[in-house]
Amino acid sequence: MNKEELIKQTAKELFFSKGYLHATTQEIADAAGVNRSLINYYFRSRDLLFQTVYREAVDSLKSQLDKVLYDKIDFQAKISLFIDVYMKELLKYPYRESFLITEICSKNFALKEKKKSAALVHFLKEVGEEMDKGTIKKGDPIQFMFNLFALMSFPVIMKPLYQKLLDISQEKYNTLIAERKQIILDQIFN
Amino acid sequence: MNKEELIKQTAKELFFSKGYLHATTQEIADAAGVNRSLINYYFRSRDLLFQTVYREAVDSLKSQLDKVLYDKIDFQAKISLFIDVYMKELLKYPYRESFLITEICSKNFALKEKKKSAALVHFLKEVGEEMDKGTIKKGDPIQFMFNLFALMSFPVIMKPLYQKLLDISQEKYNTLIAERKQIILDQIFN
DNA sequence: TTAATGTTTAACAATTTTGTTAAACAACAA
DNA sequence: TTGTTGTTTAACAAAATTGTTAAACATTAA
Repeated sequence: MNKEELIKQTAKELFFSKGYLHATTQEIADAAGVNRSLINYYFRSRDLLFQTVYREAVDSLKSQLDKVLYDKIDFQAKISLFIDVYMKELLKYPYRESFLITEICSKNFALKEKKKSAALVHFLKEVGEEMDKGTIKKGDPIQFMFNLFALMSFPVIMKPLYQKLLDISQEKYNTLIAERKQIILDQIFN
Repeated sequence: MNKEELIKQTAKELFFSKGYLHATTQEIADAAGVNRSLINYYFRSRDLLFQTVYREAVDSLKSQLDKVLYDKIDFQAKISLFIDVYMKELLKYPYRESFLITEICSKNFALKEKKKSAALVHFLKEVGEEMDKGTIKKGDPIQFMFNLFALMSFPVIMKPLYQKLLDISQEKYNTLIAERKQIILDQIFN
């Protein structure tokens, strides 16, 4: 892998996987095994590296949604597939969304462009139709989407805290996460 | 309010309410309207201020749980009350848990002591009993707890991102959040 | 009043983090 | 070969952030 890509991937590793949102350029360089100046050579500044990582995170998030949510398959199968795809990514990058939130909340971050996800809008429409059909309980499709994402993401994101609060081992927690898919499906389609 | 308390409250405001996890001591001092040296006077170092805020966040989280989860009231009423209490706090401090996670993930943070929550353990036992009674669907009480916290917290935490992805206004989003309680109760007790 | 104690501030010092530069190095074409 | 281009590094410079100090200030007790 070329160094530019290596730096980006390492930054994502630190931010999204390790949840180390305070990483300095030196720490990123060390983790990547490259000279810190290379970060400035390829990205000009720390801030531009962050912006690049941010943009790619949003893009990859959206392209993931695209990949599944446009599929013309049975709704129940689509949800099942979606949970598979999304939770696989969650386990790899549990803190990606947390990074995005932190950056959005950060002062110097002014992203003017619209980042609306067409795939999500399309999915919400489909959810509405399934509610009419009676496949799932009626309600606001957005709330259905909230429920779905919440049930997948939150236990993964909160792992370090819940492990402390409940004194649960790594293995036990991983087992609990692995069981989530079926639990979510039960919740949705009871 | 005395300055020491003011500094702590302001730090919590920045971290927990605004989600501004990168705040410097100068920014905290400015937001509090005090001289930055006061932070060193009262807390010795930036790190100790962070540790203090962290500890108080964990303690207040646990004491909140205590306040509700030990109540000897009907289970359904207890859940209803718990959602009220917890979501009220969530709206005030949406990023408190995110701050905790970020600090736990941060390298220099080695919290050795057990922070296990007796109230949660007690609650899990009660959930198990209610499952036996048939009030709620059978399963692992921890998973029930995961569902409950996820459904409350996640849509609140992800507000900035979901507003972008779905192009939703402040008012609309707030309305959606306000509707959450009933939706969660429906999910749980269908 | 003075003395003692705690609080607050500005100025300074130290440290950490980031950014720049020039030179070394590598690959490759002319 | 030489020259050109892009890559990598160390050394340096600049900026940002944190920590320390001494003096000013306030409050209260003796």
